[in-house]
Amino acid sequence: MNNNSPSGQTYAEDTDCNILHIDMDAFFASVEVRDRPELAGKQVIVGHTGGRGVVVSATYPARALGVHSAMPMSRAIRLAPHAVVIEPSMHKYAEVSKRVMQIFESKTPLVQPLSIDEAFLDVTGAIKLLGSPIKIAQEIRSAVWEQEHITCSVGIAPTMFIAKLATNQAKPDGIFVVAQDEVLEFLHPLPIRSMWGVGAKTAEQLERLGLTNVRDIANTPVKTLARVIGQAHAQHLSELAWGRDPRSVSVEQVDHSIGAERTFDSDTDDLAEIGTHLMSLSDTVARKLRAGELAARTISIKVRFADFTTVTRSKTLADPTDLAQDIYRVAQALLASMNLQRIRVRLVGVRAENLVSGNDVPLKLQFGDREFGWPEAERVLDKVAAKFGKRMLKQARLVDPDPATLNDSEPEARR
DNA sequence: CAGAAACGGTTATGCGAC
DNA sequence: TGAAGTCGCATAACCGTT
Repeated sequence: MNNNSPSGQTYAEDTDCNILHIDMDAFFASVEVRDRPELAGKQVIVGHTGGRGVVVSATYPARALGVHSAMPMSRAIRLAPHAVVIEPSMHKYAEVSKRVMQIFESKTPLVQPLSIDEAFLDVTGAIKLLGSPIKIAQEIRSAVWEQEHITCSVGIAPTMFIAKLATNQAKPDGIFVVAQDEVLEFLHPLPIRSMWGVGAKTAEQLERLGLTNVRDIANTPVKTLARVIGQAHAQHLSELAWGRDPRSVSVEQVDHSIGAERTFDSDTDDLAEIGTHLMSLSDTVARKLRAGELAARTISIKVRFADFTTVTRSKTLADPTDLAQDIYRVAQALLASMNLQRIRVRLVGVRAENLVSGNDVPLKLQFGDREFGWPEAERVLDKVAAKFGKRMLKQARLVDPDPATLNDSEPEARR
């Protein structure tokens, strides 16, 4: 399937396979192992310990014991009692990610990051200059290894969806090519769960129709699919099942929402405590908005109860805002509108939606406003935070009055 | 003028991905 | 049997306007 001719000249089908999907292998765990070489080959689990966290990443030796991402840490540790457990350092992973993406961009400008550890590349235009997609992929893998000492895998195919699936076959530390004329024989035997957009719920619906693999979806009329999963979803899945993928690699990435949420160490029904979290989350969201020069017209909150049911409430404002004050006010009002009474809550979140470019935000100075109000105050705070670290600055309400807890000097230590 | 229908915005919910 | 944190997309109900 994936050969170069001995001369280095590429087979014809290469020209049909110009989409690369690149995925770091066990990304967070690999970065940690890189930084602590004595862990090489060991079971390593990255995730929040201390109660209610989940596995964020695990090395292959840990996975061999059944550990996988999103698994409760408690269970993971039971499965792998000898594993080394490491707290995530998102900042570090983001740095590594940025450098890896730069490697991609040194090959082609058509890079579409999909998450912190994967990206699609369209190398159509780069082939003349750099050689076949396989060659480009190998060079990227070499560069990532040499610069960052982590491995990645590459799927190469005619479309994004197939390239993404191909990466699964490539893992770990490999390349897998699916040529145009191999797409259906590659795709059709796969289980329906491997399709984009088919999770637990959709899979259950499809199984009720007796469908188990992608071929079954392809051979089912769209109308039949639509009855159980809706028209749009059905149409989309049917196309994908025939290897047709209308999407193309697009560089521009616009945020549609920005949020922050928090699971409590233990469930609470204390509205004041929940309110304090809302304020802290509002502040986080406002900072992110301003960092991206964005403002939001819609604020939503999310509340997850002890039994794991989740509700959201949202409100759209007359004017977009990027201020914690505004966000918090709305969030608090939304919370109040839910009339929670002695209901155990395990998580709250604040989210900014309907984002507009910060330049479009109308300046709202009304009669009686002082020249310098909250907007200026928060922007000054941004600058101070940039200089001294954001843990140095909080709303007065968020300052813990107990001096014994003021000693955590490391900015990122506690989360 | 009453009512139908189309329409766009809002809100809530659900699902899915990493 | 314990379930994070962030995000995008789809749908449906409802609402006010046209």
